[in-house]
Amino acid sequence: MVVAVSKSEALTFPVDGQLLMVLPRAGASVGNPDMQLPILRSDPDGYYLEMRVETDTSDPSEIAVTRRVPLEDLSSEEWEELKEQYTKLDLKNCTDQGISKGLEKIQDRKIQRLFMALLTFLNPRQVAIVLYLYRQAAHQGTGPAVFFRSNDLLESLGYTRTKDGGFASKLRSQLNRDLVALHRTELVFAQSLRKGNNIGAKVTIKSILRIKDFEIDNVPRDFDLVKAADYTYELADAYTVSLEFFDGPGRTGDYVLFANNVDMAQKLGSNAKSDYKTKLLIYLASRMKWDSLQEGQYLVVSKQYLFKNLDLLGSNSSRNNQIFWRTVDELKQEGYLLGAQELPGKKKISNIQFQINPEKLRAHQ
DNA sequence: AACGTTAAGGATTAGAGGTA
DNA sequence: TACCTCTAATCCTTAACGTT
Repeated sequence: MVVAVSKSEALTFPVDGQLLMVLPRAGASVGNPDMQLPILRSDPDGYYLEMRVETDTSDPSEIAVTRRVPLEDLSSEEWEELKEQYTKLDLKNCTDQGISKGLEKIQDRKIQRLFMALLTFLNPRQVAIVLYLYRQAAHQGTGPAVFFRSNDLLESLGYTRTKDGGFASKLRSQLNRDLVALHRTELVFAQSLRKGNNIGAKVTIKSILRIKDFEIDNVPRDFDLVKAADYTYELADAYTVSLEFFDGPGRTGDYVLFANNVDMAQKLGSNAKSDYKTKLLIYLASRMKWDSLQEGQYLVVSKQYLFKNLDLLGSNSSRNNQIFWRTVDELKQEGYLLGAQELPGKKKISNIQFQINPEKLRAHQ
């Protein structure tokens, strides 16, 4: 057996450190107690639909992040219409009966999709897409620019092909909506992420990615990226995107290495939000940028923050525990974790100590 | 209080079929 | 051929209930 020293390097790909630091907060769900109501805002710059995740001051990693969609080229009639439809958004129904129930009174497809995109932003399926793009970036070696074919991405997400070799229009449509959401949703946060920096000194506004170009195979169709996301079920056959958060070896070195064989497959019949494995993996990677590992491999995180970031917010603690430890087992089986145990804490505040496998997940800087 | 069972319903996907 | 709709199947969560 030939074992090169750099073997593990070749089996991993880097994901930007700053992105990972904000990712769990930027993707907080509607059930998260820090999540504020979505608001419509009219600024001198223009119109925005936005949602703010308020800071939780008891831990430095629980930063405030606003996600917002700039609404371009709105006429004043369209603005009034949007405000009218906004009053029909039933957020309580969203949390109690599901997001589609809370949105069912909104008739206009574009406005319904707009709210849906905001409320479910950065769910585990979109996170899987982001991981795929960073892996492609490492593979292609062309910096932040990534080219990919839509069907290759759908294949990696684990969807099955139809008889004629394509993918169902619903899946194709969902992918274009996800890509456009990652493109046009801006993240706004204070850039006090690096330890030791001035607090709140600088505000960063960035999208996760920007779509630079797309391709249509064979017969040129009349494809409009935004119209497809807002109204139809279309998807371009290939895209070129630019990753707006991008760092890696050869740059400043602020990144986390993920195993190339990271599982991005979506499970049949499973709701994207119940993909706890992806949520825990990303949260651990995020905490590896916030905290440094003890003895090079141990990470200690309070159970309270783990549960909040996994969206285990129900009152049934027995069930929450069951799901948490089941998820830990899944990450153990895939080799990301070498171990995990509950540390007895003071006054019911318990911590979980994770032993991270550096072959599969490793932070730099 | 912790745990298992059950039923109802939401979210998602597979597959078939319709339309232009 | 690409786009779109509909239905059935699948998996998950919640809530109610009973047992330990």
